[in-house]
Amino acid sequence: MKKAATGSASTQRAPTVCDIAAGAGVSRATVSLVLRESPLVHADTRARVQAELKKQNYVYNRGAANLRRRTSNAIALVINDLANPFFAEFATGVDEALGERGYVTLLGNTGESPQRQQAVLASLMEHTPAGLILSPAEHSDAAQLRSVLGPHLPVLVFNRKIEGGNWDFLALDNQHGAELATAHLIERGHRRIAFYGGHADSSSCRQRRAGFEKAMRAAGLHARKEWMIETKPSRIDSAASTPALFQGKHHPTAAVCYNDAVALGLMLGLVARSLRPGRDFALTGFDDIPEAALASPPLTTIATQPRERGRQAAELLLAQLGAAHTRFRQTTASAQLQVRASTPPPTCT
Amino acid sequence: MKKAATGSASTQRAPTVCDIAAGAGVSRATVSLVLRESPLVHADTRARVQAELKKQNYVYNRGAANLRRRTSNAIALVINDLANPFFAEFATGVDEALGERGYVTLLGNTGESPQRQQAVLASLMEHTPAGLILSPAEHSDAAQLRSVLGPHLPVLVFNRKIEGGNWDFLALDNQHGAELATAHLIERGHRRIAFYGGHADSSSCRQRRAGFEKAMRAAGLHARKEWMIETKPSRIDSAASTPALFQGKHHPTAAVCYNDAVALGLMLGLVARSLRPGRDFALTGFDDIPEAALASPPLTTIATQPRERGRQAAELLLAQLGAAHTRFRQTTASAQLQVRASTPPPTCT
DNA sequence: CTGAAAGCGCTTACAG
DNA sequence: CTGAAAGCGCTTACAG
Repeated sequence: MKKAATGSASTQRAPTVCDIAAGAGVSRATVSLVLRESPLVHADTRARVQAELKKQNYVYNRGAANLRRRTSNAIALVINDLANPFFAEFATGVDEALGERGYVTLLGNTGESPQRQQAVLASLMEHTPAGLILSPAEHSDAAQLRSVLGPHLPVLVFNRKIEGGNWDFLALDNQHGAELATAHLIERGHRRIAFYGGHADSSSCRQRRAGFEKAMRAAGLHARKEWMIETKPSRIDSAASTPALFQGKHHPTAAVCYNDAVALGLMLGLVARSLRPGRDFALTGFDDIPEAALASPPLTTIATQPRERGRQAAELLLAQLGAAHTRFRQTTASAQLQVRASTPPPTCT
Repeated sequence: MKKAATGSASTQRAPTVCDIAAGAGVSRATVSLVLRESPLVHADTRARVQAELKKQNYVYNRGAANLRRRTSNAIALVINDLANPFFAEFATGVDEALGERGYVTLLGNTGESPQRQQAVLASLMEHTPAGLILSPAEHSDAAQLRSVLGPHLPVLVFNRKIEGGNWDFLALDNQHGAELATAHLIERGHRRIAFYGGHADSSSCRQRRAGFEKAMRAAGLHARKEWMIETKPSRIDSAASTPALFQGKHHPTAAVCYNDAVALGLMLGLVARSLRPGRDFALTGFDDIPEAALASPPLTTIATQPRERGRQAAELLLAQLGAAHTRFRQTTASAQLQVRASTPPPTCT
């Protein structure tokens, strides 16, 4: 009695097309045709096979099928910071859209480390994904990526452009978003507007600054150097840096903030100076994180709809898969952004 | 010229063990042994093969290997609400720990829909995962789950017990956490303490209430019925429900809140009544979401460390895999919780 | 230490 | 409409 009784075969290992074929009295090929819903099989035969599938509780081995067919229904999704709610929403959207189209998501998280990114990608590549959606770690290197991804894998890069990479790319239209935010403040009568927060060497910050400057110019206003203020993109550093807005002789009356975290931090900093956000000093955010709507007063911000971006990324990648052999050009898509104004809109001084 | 030139074979399809064997002048078996780092291969041969692997840019097809070996290094991770930062952190921890151990994560998100959960699991099962980490959707049905998962798959259920399921289970020790929070308030001199927020019919709320009552009893205090207040577990509903705490003749001086969202909502509700949170009325949260530390005053809360929980879940599942044939009993693990007191601690009235 | 052969679970021409 | 046979890329006894 050293070994467990072999018992009925079904408890030992999963049934295969062979078992089904035997049970239904047909060949393996016929079972395969039934599984793939081929119209070539006689209705009676099909019914018999399907009954047998149910009876034996068959589960399709898609890996084996993919191997034989030289296809794959897995898409690798590699994220620089999954714990960040923005990317968590993005991943949710990707997985949702892929699932609807019959794909399965292979997840990897890099925590902003290019080395981990290489390792994660190498591991995922062994599973022959049909494509990759990559939200790259900072300082990703195009050559290294190409060496691990090979020249043929359909790739969609999200959010951060990779220098020297010529993969399809989806990004928030940072510049346009900042233009919208700036125009929103100008419409409300502000003339002395600062751009507040973020690291000027990050590409997203540069783009948002450019949008800000463009909207200012378009309104015949001047974007003053001393009102372009850098902070870490965090609530805490933003709050602490608030005095930088009020140093000179003239003060701005409003600020376009780099993102919501910065804007919420600035609100704290304003309160600490006994300024009422939205009344004594107007500001806008960027991202539309859930807390933006819950702040008091609610924060006017640029809605990026990360879940929709995820769906969009999935669609773009799948389109690329479909067009694999006819495609020669790189695509750059930009996401729809819109002002989500708090209700009532902040009153200006 | 209808077809692209066939060119060098390497641009057409990925090299296989065959190609490497041919290139290195050995058999496929030898290549396989080199890949699996067998000591049986002569050092010279190994070097030759490895050079060839590099030269042809070989990438291992783990799917094929898994098929032949009847193994799998994929773990399915199915989450009820990935967009929720708590679960995003959890997923991050799972993926991190699995990656370290050479596993790959197959992701699925159910959005709290049991139907989607069935569909997602069925799809993932076709990829023959070695195991499953499941944070179940509400109202998951054990029988349905068993039918899609089969009787043999190693499973770890996280967070919500499934009635009638006898899978391994990891949960926050809700009761203990609430005890800690309650004891914290009692230590600071409070006697009239409410339990505020959450739905009394959710198991986590029941458990937290039980912990609250236990700690009250242990201190010889009475948990009053009218101070067990239900709200939706959201900031907004919590804020709106604040008056319920101040209806009777006697008012509580403190509240153990169901979670951080509820606590932050209550803080807003208190401010609206001109009560200073932490000074005029003390409260605790549960979860330790990032905003807890940023509230003013910072919220004292119970740290659940979701990323650590993710790592723990991965470890528990992998242990189950290792012990697959010797295991007969169900495991229930509970996560470490601790009070993260705000500094300085809230002053009591 | 290496090679020839069989097989994991599936699919796909190719005959019939 | 169905069956026999080959093969996807890998591994593993089994000989030598």
